[in-house]
Amino acid sequence: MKKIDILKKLRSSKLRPTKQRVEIAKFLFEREKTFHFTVESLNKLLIKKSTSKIALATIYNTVHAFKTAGHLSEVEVRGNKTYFDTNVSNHHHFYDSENSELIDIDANEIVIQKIPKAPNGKKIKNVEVFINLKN
Amino acid sequence: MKKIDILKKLRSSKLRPTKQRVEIAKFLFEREKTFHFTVESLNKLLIKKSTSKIALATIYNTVHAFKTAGHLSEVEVRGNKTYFDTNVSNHHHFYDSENSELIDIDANEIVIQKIPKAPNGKKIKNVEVFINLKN
DNA sequence: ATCTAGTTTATAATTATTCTAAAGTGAAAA
DNA sequence: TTTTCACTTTAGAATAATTATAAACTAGAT
Ligand SMILES: [Mn+2]
Ligand SMILES: [Mn+2]
Ligand SMILES: [Zn+2]
Ligand SMILES: [Zn+2]
Repeated sequence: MKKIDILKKLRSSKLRPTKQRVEIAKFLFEREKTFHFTVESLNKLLIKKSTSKIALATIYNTVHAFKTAGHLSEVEVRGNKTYFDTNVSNHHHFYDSENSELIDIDANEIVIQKIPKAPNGKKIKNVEVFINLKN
Repeated sequence: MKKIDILKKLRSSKLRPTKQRVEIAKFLFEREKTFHFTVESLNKLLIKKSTSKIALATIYNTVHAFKTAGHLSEVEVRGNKTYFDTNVSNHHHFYDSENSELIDIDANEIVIQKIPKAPNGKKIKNVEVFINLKN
């Protein structure tokens, strides 16, 4: 991901490209593979990686702005913390509870043959599949 | 569900059948349909229903003991609170985010045709499908 | 009836998250 | 350029869910 794209992501999230925000955005989006993280884990990684300290509140704010703008998705996994995902396409997950790890499953890797119709007056927004793993 | 079954559930959860625990257990298990709840919602309902006051800590303890014993399951839904489910069979859910409501989907209502194989050294424990609803 | 391990409860502690308000900063206007 | 000011960052406070603590209470065995 090029610098210009980082700036585009920030602008489309209604965020001015400040030093802290650019650092967070580069850390999140300048990578090949999907990145699943909690705010806590992201904070720890940024402390190691980055030279300047970034306040936790700034990380919360920035991550939420990216989520609202559609640049991050939220994944619901067991536990008390909120997980985010740099993969915002429609996809599914393996969940390895041994080490609290999410692994992406591409949408076309799962085919559902039969599905119930939505209840009275409701429509189906999307279907999420979780495959829980064991050793 | 008969009283004897309530006592059996308590005993199998390694819980002595105290007044409070019997009240919680009867409220949870003496019903026809699945009951999805948070500790907070359960507490409110018990305050209305029950004569004696039950401490929140007792509700947490009892619900967790039931979960550990397999009499309740935990359902992961968006949000910060933990949901429990009196349906402990393998099943799926509609999730209506408008009113934070879970609706059961029987396991045989969903047929998955294609599924990826578990990663390196892991096995599939179970598959959970969430169908998110909109209006 | 007495005893004792298990239980309840109020309250404190912890954890994740959000709020607040004061100090800082950058880009546009003068 | 200097000024200006809306936007930011940040430390710390506030809130919310959950868990821990420890003293008072009880079920069930003796
Ligand atoms: Mn969660
Ligand atoms: Mn949840
Ligand atoms: Zn993902
Ligand atoms: Zn259910």
